[in-house]
Amino acid sequence: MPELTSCALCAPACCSLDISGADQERLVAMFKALGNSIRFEILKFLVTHPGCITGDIVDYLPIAQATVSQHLKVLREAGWISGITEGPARCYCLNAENIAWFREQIAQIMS
Amino acid sequence: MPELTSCALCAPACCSLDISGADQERLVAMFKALGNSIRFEILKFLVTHPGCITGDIVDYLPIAQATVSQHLKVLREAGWISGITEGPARCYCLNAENIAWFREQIAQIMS
DNA sequence: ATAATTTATCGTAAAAATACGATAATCGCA
DNA sequence: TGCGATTATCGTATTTTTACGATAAATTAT
Repeated sequence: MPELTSCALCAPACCSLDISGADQERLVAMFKALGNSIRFEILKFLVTHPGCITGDIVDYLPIAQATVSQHLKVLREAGWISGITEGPARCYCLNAENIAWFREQIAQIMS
Repeated sequence: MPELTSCALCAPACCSLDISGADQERLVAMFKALGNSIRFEILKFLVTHPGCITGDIVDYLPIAQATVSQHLKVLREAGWISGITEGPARCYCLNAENIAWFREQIAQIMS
């Protein structure tokens, strides 16, 4: 890495944001998953309605069941939520462990 | 809102994630901006190279200058970074204020 | 003014995300 | 077994994102 220009107004480097490889991909996937209004709305709903089933979310949102199912899959695969099968339905709640991990990672940026 | 099903395995509601309207859009835009590998890499680079100019980032990444410029615009508009004009070049650094705001918002989720 | 340097924007092609209806799959219960 | 309830998946149309080359815009130095 060659020497870089630097302007006087920027604070010097404070930290390193030490992440790469699979962890970085995982973090980017978490960012991507919540970078969508519908999915953010679903997460918000789950915060106040832990344990609700897919149908509840379908009723709450103005979009088709198939679309909700897709969005839930994205949130699940990104690690924001967990789905527990309860009979024919699926009960959702936040994935506390992964959310804590996310918070730890971004705490590295400028903190 | 009708009564909802709830499974025994989910923890009860702990918080409200109290955000909506313009703030929510702003937060989603921040998530979206970092939900891309290239942009995340740019942010990572800026953490350790505060004050570098666009050209430094172009040299560092394996993509075209026009594409880097677009990505920087997304990060700027989302509030992750600030660009200060220095002659013909543009010097970039993290936007500490907005990053702190982001951290505060996600602290509401399950904490 | 002209030229050199640096970045932004335009136009566009390709890839990915989003949304939907239709249908399949899964589970509990009669 | 067969039915109702619930969710997942498939195929597809539309929109959005991403990437590039070409070119314009802005700034400094000559």
